[in-house]
Amino acid sequence: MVVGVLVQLSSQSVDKVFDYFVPSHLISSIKVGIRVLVPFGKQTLEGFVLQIKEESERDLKEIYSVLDHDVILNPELLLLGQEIQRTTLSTLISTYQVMLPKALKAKAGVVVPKKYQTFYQLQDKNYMPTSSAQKKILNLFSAREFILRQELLKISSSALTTLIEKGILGEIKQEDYRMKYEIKVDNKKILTVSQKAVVDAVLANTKHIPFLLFGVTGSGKTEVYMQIIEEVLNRGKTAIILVPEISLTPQMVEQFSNRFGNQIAALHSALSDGEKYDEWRRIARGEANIVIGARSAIFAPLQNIGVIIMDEEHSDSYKQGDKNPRYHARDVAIWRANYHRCPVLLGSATPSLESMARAEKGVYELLMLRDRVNGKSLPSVEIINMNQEAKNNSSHITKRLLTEISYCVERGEQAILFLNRRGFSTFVTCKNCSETIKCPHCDITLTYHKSNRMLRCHYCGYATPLPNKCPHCGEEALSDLGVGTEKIEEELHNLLPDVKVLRMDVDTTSRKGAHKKMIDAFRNHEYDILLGTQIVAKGLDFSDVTLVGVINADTSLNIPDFRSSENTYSLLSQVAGRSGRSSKTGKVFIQTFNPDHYAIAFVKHHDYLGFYKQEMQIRRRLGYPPFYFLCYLKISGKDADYIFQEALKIKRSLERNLQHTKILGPTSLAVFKVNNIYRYGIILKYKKEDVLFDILLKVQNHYKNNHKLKFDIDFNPSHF
DNA sequence: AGCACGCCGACT
DNA sequence: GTCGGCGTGCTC
Repeated sequence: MVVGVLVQLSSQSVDKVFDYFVPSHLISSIKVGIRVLVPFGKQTLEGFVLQIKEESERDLKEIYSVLDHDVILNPELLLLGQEIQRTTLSTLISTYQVMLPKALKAKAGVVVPKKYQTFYQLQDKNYMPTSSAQKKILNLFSAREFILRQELLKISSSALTTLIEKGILGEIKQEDYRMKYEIKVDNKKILTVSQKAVVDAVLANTKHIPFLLFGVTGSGKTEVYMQIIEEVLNRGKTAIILVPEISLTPQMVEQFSNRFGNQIAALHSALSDGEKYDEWRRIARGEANIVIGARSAIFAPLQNIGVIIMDEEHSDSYKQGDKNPRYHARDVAIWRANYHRCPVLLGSATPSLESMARAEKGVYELLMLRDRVNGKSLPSVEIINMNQEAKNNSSHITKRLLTEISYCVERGEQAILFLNRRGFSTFVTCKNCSETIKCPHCDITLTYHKSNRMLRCHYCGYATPLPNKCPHCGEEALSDLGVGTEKIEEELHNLLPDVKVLRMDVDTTSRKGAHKKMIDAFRNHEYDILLGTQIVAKGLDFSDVTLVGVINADTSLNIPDFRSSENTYSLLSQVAGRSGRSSKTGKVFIQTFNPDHYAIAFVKHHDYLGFYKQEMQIRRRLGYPPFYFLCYLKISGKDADYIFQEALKIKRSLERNLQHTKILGPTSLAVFKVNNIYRYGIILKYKKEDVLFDILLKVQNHYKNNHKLKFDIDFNPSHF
């Protein structure tokens, strides 16, 4: 017997199938999709069995051993890996590695020792107990098949020993999955008419195309998800639900756990490698029917999937951009749904422009939830113009916002204050007119490079020295922006000494369980104000919060990225949605230096569609997605001159071979030098370019054995 | 990724 | 004359 093995080395040059003989004593253990240990040159490597053949003409080495009893990569995942390789031009091995928990990857070190627990199972159902203790023990088995040893010991250890010796009870060593999801009292909610319509449409899935659920904040999307999943389980199928960052949405996991208990498997980043592996095993064995997790949970080895749900579908965390394979979980979701012939539901209060455009074209089916479940209208939004305020007030909190906060607290209600940290002080603003300096070619905010006091465009490479005065108004005070939560907390303390502020950010929530504790404390009114960054923007649901204040709406607007308006609109809408979620009406205050910017103005009226239309016009005019595709090429290495010369060669070669593509760059990255590695980027813009993949494959192939240069390809990058 | 092989410069 | 730099190519 001969097997084709893909070795676990993430290098372009060995990303192919190598053949090995299987020694006769291992033949019975070989299956496609398991891992084996093989000799490879002088090294010993782990690899995946991809093929089984009868024989080979070549003289082959033998595999050393078989590492798995059960299949690790099932036929679906094997096929999916090939698809991802084809569409992202990454190595095949990287696609398989991204699907698996770390504990199954080579070089993860020793596989985490696992805890076992001993269970017993009734072997002889006709046995008549000879003592009352035995009877008690056997009675337990009428309700359940497996009983934990400790439980039986409590009744009588001697009776247990007798039953085991007689062969009445059989021992089962079972992996201890730390049964931590308990079904709690869960009040399943009655759906509104529009929620019911969404559930029915998804379950019917008549058109077999992805659904885009556009539902305002507070419209009860989670309940819709849960009832769809409930019905999918009734039909004997399984479900995946993806959330952007599971640590930011602990309430979602809690709700699922309360309703579905041990049927769920949660894959969070807070789990240890061993715990992640446990969860993965439960899924693979069919012991969990619902998988909830972030991006990579889309690869959960579930069988018979009945629905795939992607919450907050606009989130850029669904795109892996930093390493191969640079895949988008949305594409994988659609592929898997197609494979299982099941519906995909993409949900958001602020859908990505790409998705809404697809819905408009009929590529996705649009479903809407226009109203909040509490029957209240969305909170009123007031824009506070910081330009007028800043002159006579050095504080970061305007008088207007301060007054409203104190009213709110006096009424015994609570407030959330949001500090926007995205794009922290990499751009330059005028203190007088608050304009940022933009690239004359790209309409993108220039990035400030402290080292040489230059302003540089990420996209086209345009560079200019930092001007002495503002090009718009002539003012000489140009500054970078930036405040931290500590500073705001201090200001609040000085201005409102009696008000209790809970600061929540990466520093204060890093300890395990700290996050949940803080949320509980705030819910119990131990604090009046919750102050934080991204972490307070999403998913939180507090019934007594009636005020949301955004300290600085502008920072995310000034990020040098064509998506900065979209991200800002989305972020502000999300934050605003934290207010007035129960019976009390909510208010939102947004402090900004750009009160007239459309991304902010449309938030005021909760007008997503208005924002969408305007942003689409801009994207069309500037040639950005969804009108054009982008592809980002990264060329990196230690020798800056060499890297740049090669980057130029690549550009020229692309220019010769691509007829319908705009090529920008090469330009040095914002962080040009990292660990002494220099990096250049080339951006491709195209609508249709049939030869693109072939040409890029040729470039990739040309450099695959080059140890001085790394060539990375990122299709549809989420940012540069 | 490692490792060997091979071709050049600069030393006990 | 050898030692060692790293560029190139291979691993079933």
